[in-house]
Amino acid sequence: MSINKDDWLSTLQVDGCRLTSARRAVVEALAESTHALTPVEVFYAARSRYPVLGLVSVYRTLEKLEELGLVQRVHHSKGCQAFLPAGQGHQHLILCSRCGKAVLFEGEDLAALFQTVAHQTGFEIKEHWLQLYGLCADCK
Amino acid sequence: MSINKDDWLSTLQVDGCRLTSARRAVVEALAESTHALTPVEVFYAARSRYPVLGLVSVYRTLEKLEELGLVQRVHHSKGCQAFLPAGQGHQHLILCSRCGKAVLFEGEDLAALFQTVAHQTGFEIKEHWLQLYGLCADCK
DNA sequence: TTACTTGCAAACGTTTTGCACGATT
DNA sequence: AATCGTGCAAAACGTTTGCAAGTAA
Repeated sequence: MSINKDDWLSTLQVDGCRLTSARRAVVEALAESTHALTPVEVFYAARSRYPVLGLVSVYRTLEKLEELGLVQRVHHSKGCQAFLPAGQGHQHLILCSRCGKAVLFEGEDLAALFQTVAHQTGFEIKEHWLQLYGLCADCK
Repeated sequence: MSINKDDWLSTLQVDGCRLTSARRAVVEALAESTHALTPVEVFYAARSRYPVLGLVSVYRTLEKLEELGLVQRVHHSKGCQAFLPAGQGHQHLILCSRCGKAVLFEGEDLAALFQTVAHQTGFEIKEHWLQLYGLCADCK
């Protein structure tokens, strides 16, 4: 379940990116986190490893990581600016409303639901997005 | 399925709000829309009815309408700033990726899924959020 | 050596706040 | 008449862009 930062770094490299201190710091901060982090939170976390880091590099690295499917956005009621390491394959998120801990779970087969909805609405369904909220084992 | 703007206005009134031209214009613009609208889009739509309207009133009215559960935020990959009339009871959204049309569908029973996930993750599930994307009947 | 990447500063778009005037009740 | 709500202007915020200097390959 844990993220291997070296995998991220080599994915970046394969994509033609150079491995810089700024990128390493951002990747490490994100890959270690069990909570969704906003750009500014990533900035502070990464800055403790690499104090010269600028916020702009955080934005640019996040953009690249999202493009490569290594991080995903987490949606909250008020905004969608937080990022989390993305899982492999089709996974969904469950978030603790109290401590913010995020856990991925395997994408269940929702095909039956989709078929019903497609029939009901006339839509051809392409994508779906499911997030659960609750209390984690430690918080309940 | 259509929204009755008078219901919205009386809900506002019951909540202690005054019925002003600004609020009427915002409510009408939103209640008529089949697409999710950003604050600025609401502003332009409502301004055609009430040209003196200020953008600030749109923000303040949206905030109140969201608080009263009359509108809901729509989440897209890049942000969550668009609003749509909220449905009654437990409903989910399906959005057309091409024209943006939004349709609500009845919340299916996802209890079985939740139980599996709860068991798997140790979470106590409180809320869930499901949005589908695809092509509507007209666009496909 | 070359091209990519960086941090800084400034620009930008969105959302919020302070305030005096105006409107609703 | 008493509040509540408004529009304006300005501030605050998060994010993006232009650029010269620095760094990885």
